[in-house]
Amino acid sequence: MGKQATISHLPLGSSAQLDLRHFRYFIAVAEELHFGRAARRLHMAQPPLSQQIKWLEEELGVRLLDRNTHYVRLTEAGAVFLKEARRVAANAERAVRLTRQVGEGTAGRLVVGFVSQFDGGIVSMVKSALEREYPELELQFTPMDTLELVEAVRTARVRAGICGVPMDEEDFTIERLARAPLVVAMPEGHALGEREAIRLSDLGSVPLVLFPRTANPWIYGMLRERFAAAGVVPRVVQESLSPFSIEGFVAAGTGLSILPAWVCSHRRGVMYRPLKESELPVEVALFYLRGNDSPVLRRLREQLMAAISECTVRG
Amino acid sequence: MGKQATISHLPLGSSAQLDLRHFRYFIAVAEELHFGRAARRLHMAQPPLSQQIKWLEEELGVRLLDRNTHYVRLTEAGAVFLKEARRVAANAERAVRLTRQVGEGTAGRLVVGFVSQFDGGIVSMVKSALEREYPELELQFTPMDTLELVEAVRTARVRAGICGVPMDEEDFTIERLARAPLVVAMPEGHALGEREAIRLSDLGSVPLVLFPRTANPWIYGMLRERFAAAGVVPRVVQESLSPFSIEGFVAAGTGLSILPAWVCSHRRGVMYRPLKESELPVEVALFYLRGNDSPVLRRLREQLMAAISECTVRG
DNA sequence: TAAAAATACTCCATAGGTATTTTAT
DNA sequence: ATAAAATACCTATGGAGTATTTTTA
Repeated sequence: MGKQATISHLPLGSSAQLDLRHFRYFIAVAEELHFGRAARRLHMAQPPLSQQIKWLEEELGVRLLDRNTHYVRLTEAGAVFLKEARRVAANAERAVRLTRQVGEGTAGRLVVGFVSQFDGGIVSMVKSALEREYPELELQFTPMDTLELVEAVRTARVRAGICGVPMDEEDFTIERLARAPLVVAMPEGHALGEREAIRLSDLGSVPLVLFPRTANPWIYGMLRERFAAAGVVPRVVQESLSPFSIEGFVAAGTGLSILPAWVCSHRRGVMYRPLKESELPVEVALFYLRGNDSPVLRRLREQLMAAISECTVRG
Repeated sequence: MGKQATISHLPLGSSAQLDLRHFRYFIAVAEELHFGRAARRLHMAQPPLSQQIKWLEEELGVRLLDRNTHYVRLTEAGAVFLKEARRVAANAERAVRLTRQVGEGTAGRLVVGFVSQFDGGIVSMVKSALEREYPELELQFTPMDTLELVEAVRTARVRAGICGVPMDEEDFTIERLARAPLVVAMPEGHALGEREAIRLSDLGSVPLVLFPRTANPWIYGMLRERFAAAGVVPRVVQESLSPFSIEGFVAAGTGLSILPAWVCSHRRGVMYRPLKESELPVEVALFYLRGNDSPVLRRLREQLMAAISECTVRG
């Protein structure tokens, strides 16, 4: 009953194993219907080919080829085996191709969350560009709001998220995609338009239309801190989650707003001035659970950055 | 430029080829997530398994397993390769199984012609019995009349045919399935019913209801010859292709008939007496082009004979 | 430090080579 | 008679073995 220390050369029944080689060889012979030509096509000599086919027939217990010196024909079983062998060979190739593609991020499925309010169309652009170039790639972008997104990434409901940082999360990998200056939006003809750039301290008594805390708590918090540092209590008269809606309020004279440059629509009736506090970074990032990196993610990140720089150049 | 006389040892780039072995090994490791256990499951030592996996990863150019001494995990590419590898392995097994089954006649597709007028249900019985037992087997029985059937077998429109013999065809293989005596059908109470058996010479002046020549030219011809040999000119008053219809005429008193025993319905109003000329063989056979034999055909023949003897015993 | 994967090396089974024989039209 | 598959025999690649080292949680 003692456990055998080593395995050591057990004499197996039929020794050799069926291998892809046998499928490849059989396909060649069945297609050429000539051992010599098939051997040439396989870059090998005829005798070992004959032997392998013979071995295959013995292994299957079925004659696959009806042959003599003057013809080679498929038997019924041979025809079936040819069909199946082609399937096996094709599947094997597909396995290799797909796996390599996943390795270089051009195949696979990826679910990413994004905050659709702040997306100006880049997400759809990236999705269609990638899926057009790599048909084996499937991207799913799920719209969510910022806090929901962070939770979804943490619980792996989505593999990654795209939203504004700074983010104070411990176990996320955060890959910065773009940095945008904050600008002050004001109705055309507003007095502050005279200045080249605006300071937070200039906004002390001005009515403001801002994103609510939930839109992005970190940016919200950072802005509040900077207001406090400038010795100003901001007067928020209206909140809205939608940049477009906010610009509506600005144009209507409800108040001024502070927006990341990339969401500005440049609509009539609104003008923009840079915010002097240029050290206020508002960045967009791709983030995911530490260790959850993958070639597909890297491919997505590249494409996102390319698309963003494209927009920046054109815009 | 001269053609190389021998192939001889060209040093290939990456020497070894991808083989089913690699798929099998990877599946084992991916399922166990432990090289040692996987090796045990594969009845081999751990080091060569590690080597083969390493070779596979190098061949694919992708890391499939994220591993160290304390864990083994699938990478994204590894998960994809596992799925594909399982498909390949399953297809390979299926190829072997299906081919073996074709070899023993329990898989494949077979188109057979039969003369439905003379089929008492045996064909459907055999079809359903075989297809129930062997799900990979597909039988198609095509109804045709006798001459059409012979032509269809000759031109390979169908692989085989079932009909009555003798048949004077040169290049058919003809496998007798059953022999049935000819019986004389007469209306109940007919004078000839007094006799134990009927001679053709008894039928000289009797009105007859017979199959037309087209139903089966060989049996028709043989019967004519025997009538002639008996010095009788048969008086055919009605012809019909359907045994059931013929028995209708017999019951109605139109005439007597000569039928193979197996098509007798034993309906009320008709009685049967054996034909004395017992050396008149009417046989049913399976026939096909010489050389077109196959395990499936043999399986069909066995099943047909079993079904026929079953019917004979019960009837 | 202990368990597991990786490395180092050895060996023989077998795929594949060449030369030759058999076979079927 | 000839072309092609089968057989005989040989070689050497590489898959799989054992022993050992490296690694990391």
